[in-house]
Amino acid sequence: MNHKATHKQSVSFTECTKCPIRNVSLFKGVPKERLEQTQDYRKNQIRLPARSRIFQEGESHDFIYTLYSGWAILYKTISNTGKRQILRFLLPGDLMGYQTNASGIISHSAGTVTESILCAFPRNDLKNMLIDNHEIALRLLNMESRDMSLCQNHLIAAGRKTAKESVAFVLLELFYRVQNQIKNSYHVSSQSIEFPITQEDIGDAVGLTNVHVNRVIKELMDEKLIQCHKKRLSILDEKKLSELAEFTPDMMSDNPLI
Amino acid sequence: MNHKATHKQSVSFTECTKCPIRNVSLFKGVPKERLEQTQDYRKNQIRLPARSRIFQEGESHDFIYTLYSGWAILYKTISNTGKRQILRFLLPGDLMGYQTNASGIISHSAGTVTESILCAFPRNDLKNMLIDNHEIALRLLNMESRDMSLCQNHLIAAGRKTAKESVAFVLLELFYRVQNQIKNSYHVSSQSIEFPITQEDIGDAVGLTNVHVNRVIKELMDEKLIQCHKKRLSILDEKKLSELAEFTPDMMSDNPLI
DNA sequence: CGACCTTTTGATTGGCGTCAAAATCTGTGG
DNA sequence: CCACAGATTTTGACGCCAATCAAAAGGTCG
Repeated sequence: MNHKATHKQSVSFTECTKCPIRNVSLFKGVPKERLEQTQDYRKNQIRLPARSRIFQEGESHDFIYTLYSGWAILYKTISNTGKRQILRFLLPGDLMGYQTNASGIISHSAGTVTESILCAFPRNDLKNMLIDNHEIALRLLNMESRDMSLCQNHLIAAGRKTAKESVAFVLLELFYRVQNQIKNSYHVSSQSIEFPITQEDIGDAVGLTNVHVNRVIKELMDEKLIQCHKKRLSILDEKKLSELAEFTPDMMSDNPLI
Repeated sequence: MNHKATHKQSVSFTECTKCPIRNVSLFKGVPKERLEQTQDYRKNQIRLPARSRIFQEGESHDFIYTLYSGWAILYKTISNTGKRQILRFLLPGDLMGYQTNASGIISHSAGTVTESILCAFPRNDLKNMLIDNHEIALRLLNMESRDMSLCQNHLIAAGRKTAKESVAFVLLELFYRVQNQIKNSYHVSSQSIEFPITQEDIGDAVGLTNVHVNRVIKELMDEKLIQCHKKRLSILDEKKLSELAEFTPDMMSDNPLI
């Protein structure tokens, strides 16, 4: 719970080879001509090792980031007790760092889970993009709406679900999101996925201790609902698990206002 | 916890006197000329008694609503157990119902707390407004960002705070939001506010039972941090209470991306 | 190989839930 | 304006889910 993971290094910029910007969700659906024009907005690519800090609550960053590869988390630390609450899991294509308070301060921290590649955009450039480029504002609205849905589901888990239901939900959420990405990229699907987050991460997402998460995962494995070992996760009985967790795939879909 | 409040009636439309649309947050900061043009978008005004249903999860509504007066809540029911999780408290100016999944289904319910007046907009008109009216898309982005912050703070409360800290947080959140509205409208402030939500509502927002919320509120009153009686709330020691809850006012501020 | 995570297991504790009933409040109809 | 029903608050007794504490076992990476 006391988040002891060493943040091995902070963000450092390296001028980069071209970031395949068209794969980033924010720009999905934007006509090619407009995209060429916005390519200029891309500035930096960053490669970070696993478990390193991206930004920290209280800072006022001039950049926002899209995760290009790897897993990352947004989280906040309760200063009284040192406990950590994970706000969101980030997978490739996800955006972070745009949410600030009135004075430009970011209220949460971000860190990598695995080795990751980020694309950094100057915050001001995003502002200009939003004004110049109508499609991007609408796209960002949809992304925020999807993220809101993720946050609400974690709130429901932490607030009104049992430990078992909550853990099952997080496993399904991440399994499904990863499967979606694999399907979109490689047009294949598999019953098992790379699963680099720790049991402590799972607990910090839904308000449980690593110890209790462990016991619950053991239960789920004993009941042959999942298989989870050595950073690899399989869902053995998707139907039963989904019922237990009250999970449906459409919770993870984009929620298009437009 | 089993939400027994009777939903006395569902939405019914009445053609209305002009809704003072310029006070609705979504349209704050939009130039007057553009506003005249968008006045046409307003279609219906609805008056609902206390504790009535606005819309229900699973429905696909053709309308979105802004709360013009009164208090309301967004919530979701866990079907296994009948438990309720409140996702957000709504005060005048707040928007609801725009968040759907890919097939247009709303994933949460909404209900009034007090007698309320809503303004209904056809969802399609909102879509057109967002395309025609750049300022509104940006404004909606900021509103979503504020709502995300509220949701994250409730997640932190439910996940990683004690009952006392969580209840203190909700009281401060609502006190501060109401105070802000009073200040903006009447340019006065008061140490006490109308507080129409029940202790069960508070519990359902941060994952506690009404019984335990009651005990915690008693504690907070015994310690002279708050006064809470007959639907009226005073904060007696804002400093101590804020420290306990780890609450800061900027959590409630708009989080402008632009 | 050695240091440090991470997972696993056991024993014990405690915060909050559950159950139940009384007291108080609120709105509604006679 | 009172009476009554239903909602909400309050209080007490008791139980349990998950936290805490502790330590061993297994993984991982330099």
